[in-house]
Amino acid sequence: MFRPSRVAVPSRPPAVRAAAARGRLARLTRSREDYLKVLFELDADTRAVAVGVLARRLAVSPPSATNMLARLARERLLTRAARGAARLTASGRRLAVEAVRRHRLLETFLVRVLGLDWSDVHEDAEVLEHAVSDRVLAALERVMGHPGEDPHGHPIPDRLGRLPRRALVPLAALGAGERAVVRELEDREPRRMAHWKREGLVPGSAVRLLRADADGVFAFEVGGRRCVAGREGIDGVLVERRRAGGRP
Amino acid sequence: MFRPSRVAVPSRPPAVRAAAARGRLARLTRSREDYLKVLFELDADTRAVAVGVLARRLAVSPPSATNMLARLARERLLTRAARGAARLTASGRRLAVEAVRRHRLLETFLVRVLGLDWSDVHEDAEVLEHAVSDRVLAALERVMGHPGEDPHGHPIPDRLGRLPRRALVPLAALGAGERAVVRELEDREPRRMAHWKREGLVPGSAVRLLRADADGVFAFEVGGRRCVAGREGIDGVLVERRRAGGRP
DNA sequence: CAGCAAGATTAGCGTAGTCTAATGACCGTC
DNA sequence: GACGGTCATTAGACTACGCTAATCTTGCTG
Repeated sequence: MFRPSRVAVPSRPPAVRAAAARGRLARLTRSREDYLKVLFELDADTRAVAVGVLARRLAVSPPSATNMLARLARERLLTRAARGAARLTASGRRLAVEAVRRHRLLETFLVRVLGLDWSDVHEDAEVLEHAVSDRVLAALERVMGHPGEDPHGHPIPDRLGRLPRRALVPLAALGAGERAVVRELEDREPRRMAHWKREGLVPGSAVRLLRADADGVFAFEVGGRRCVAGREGIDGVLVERRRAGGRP
Repeated sequence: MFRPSRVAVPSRPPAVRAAAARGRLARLTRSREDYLKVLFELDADTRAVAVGVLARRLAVSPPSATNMLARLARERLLTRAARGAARLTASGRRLAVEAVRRHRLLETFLVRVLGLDWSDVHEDAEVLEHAVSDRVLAALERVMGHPGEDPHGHPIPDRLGRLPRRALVPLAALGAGERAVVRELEDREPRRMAHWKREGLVPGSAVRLLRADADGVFAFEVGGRRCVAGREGIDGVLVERRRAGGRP
């Protein structure tokens, strides 16, 4: 016999439950937010993302990803395409952009206000982004003067989820001799970031690709200094192309 | 047959697991921290606290509290006394004080740096305290110049867990005509706090108890103004006694 | 000292999220 | 057109919490 007395009560910490009941912090669980955010970063709003790709990125087993994708699909935050691949719906994208916004504002805060190192704030922001309320986020944004970019050059979406579209390409996609300006750096690996920082590969600096070997070794010039790196080493550096020196 | 291949893996979000694996954020789960913190606030390091008291304070059912207390006892963070009452061990107290420290530093930050309202920061701090790493906490403390008290007058433990001992009494414990200075205000109820603020009942202000009825109605003077309140209304206001005007 | 009421615990579930092992589905290749 | 490998999913467990209902313990009170 079915007993409706045994009510389904979500198992969240009392403080969180209390806050949610009062209307504040009515947000997704942290795992859901993580999945959506990563999907957005993998452009799942424009093309379907495979289960395995998502699982690897989230450091989660494929069955876990399948499981969570099924839930998110049930909640209409994404749709499943061929081979289980996921594509964000409009509301999924909206929530994902909110998560990205929180993450980038927090990274900016950690660097600009708390003075933490540029190359090592991702992880702290990753945890904090699930804990800041809208009120705290608004206050953070206010004290920083509504920044438009995070410390790694990523644009920060506004409160309506609007995000400037930029025409950026990977550094490795430049042709030999081509000039460009560094705009965004992938921020998940502190060691690589610290390396980039030492080489002067930071948002705003001018680069010129000198040579691209077939075996994936790249030589380039940044701030007058010559650097060499493998494809792995510069993966995640996005640049804005510069017109080849002057008009013809 | 027992299969050791099926390892017990704690179910925490990947970001948290990753951080913990790297040595950072090697902290208790948020529920554990909440229990310890509340136990500390209820003086469970000096006297045993009953299960029901704890459960009510945490807004949790008695069985849930029993359950968690059993775990914490297994982990040597507390011991059980008669009738299931809990008493913190040295390591339990240490962790509790760390949690209190984080909470109070965050409240101070929310008020002093982010400019949020004094009477309504408890809840945000409650959530954030589980998300700040030691690194972020140290940075927060640094930018604020190592504050000694939170906005409600509670002393902030230092990094070694040291906490100044103060001889404070509840406002309601004063005798008629006795003078005192407000030192600490219980911060869990925003509405009551806002009320106190309007009445000028803030840390540092001078009070004088005028009359204490047997039925629990108190009349007192604060900053020259006369106020009347029930026992409930001033529960949680701790004051420091003042020598009765001049020497005899 | 018997009985009752309060308070603590046991028993049994529920949800969120994770995992491994085994199985199923697709796709390109020969 | 069968076949092998890659990828996804199902099956089954496990942890961390939370809850209700029922039971056990205790201490007080008449």
